[in-house]
Amino acid sequence: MLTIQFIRDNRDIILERLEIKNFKQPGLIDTIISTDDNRRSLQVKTNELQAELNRLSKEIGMLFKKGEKEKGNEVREQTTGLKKELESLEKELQEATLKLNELLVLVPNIPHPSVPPGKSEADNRLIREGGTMPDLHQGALPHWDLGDRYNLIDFDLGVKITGAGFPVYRGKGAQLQRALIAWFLDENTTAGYEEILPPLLVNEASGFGTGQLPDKEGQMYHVTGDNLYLIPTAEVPVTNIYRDVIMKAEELPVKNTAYTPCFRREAGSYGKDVRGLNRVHQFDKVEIVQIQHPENSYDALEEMVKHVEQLVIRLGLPYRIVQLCGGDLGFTSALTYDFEVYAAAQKKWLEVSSVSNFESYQANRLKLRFRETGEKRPMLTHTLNGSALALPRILAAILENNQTPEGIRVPEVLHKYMRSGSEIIN
RNA sequence: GGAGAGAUGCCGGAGUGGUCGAACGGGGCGGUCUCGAAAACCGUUGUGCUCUUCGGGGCACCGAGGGUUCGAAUCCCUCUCUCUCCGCCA
Repeated sequence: MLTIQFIRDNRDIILERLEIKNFKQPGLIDTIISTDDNRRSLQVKTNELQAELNRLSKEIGMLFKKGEKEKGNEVREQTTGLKKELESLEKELQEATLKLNELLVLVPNIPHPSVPPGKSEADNRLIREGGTMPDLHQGALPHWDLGDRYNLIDFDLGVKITGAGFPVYRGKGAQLQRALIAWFLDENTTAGYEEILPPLLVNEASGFGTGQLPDKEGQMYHVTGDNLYLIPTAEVPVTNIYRDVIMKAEELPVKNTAYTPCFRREAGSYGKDVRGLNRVHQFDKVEIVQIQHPENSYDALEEMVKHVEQLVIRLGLPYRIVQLCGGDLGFTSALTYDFEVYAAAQKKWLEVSSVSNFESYQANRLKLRFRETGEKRPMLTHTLNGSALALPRILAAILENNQTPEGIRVPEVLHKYMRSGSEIIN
């Protein structure tokens, strides 16, 4: 969330910038400011009263120590009225603070100046594209049929043991999956990211820290018995490592990568795009996360984009990078680049990575700060993350694009992770 | 799952009703000494909110939330977590 100080200092700019995100609620911003005004005046009154009460209490202590009981009791009587007053003030203050926080989380992050206006993905800006479109043979199949034919992915079995959207990978399909994970992790590590293997279940505080709670609660699987949530992305446990942390400036940047399965309920998203691996409830993803000095976060974003681009290129997939327009940009993001790869049999662009700079929006929620050497006050860091990469759609594109009448060619970079003889799936 | 112990600052650890934001030790930072370093010595060392004449002042925070009290790190209640032993278990 944005800091209250920032909102107070930049009311007009924020309103103007948020229009890009199609967010037009001047009323909300003004309510926030007046709520804060109220909170502040209550704070002052409460503090004054507390100071007075503290003073009297000390006096009572002294008087009793000196043996002046009567005088002590006299002063004690003065406190009763003050206490009552203080009690109601404290309650008001608490309510105002609570209300302020509820309102603050309703304000989205302000978009970067480069974000194009727009309502939907149709207005996203194409940054660049690469790779070559495959020329498929007659009778080429979409990946769900290929998965079936070569016994790689069994969707029906997943329905049997869990439900729709929980595919079972088997044989060379499972191997390919494992190869992709290993290769992504190795590449990310080579690029300087520390590998993390985090828990797949997180508590409420972590859900709140990265913004899934309270607003996107319905998107996560909730383990009610222990009040834990299955992670929708590794971003949640990994970023929460740094919740309530104050780092030294020289410890920045932090670069982490993590493979995890991801669990998403995807409530309400049924339709034509959900076929096969295009949208599932459980999938594997390798994530990259950076915690950066504010001055360097946009350089880091570019670096992350280049890194992800290399992965896609080396897998030999046709791809394009788009910058999300205001309307498509996530609530917490300032700038997001999406990577899409082309799945040639179903003739569709599939989103496989989303690389974002959250600036200090997420850090403020997390209370993730750093201190410049010699500085007294800690400052919020910037946080960034991206997929590098999400597996199912990559797998779908590989299967579809690399199919030949003789079988499916496994990209060369994955060969060393496959059992020998598995370079071609037939 | 059963029994017990505990949760204090960057770390260790004291503190069981009043001047305790917190002894002492370690670490960090600054300084003296030194060609430099070590040692020794001196100083300093949390976060948030808030007011400010920008010197500084006030308030809150000792796992979390309530309560008792003029006054709570300290007493009471609830919750969470950690550790030890037993049981179970990959």
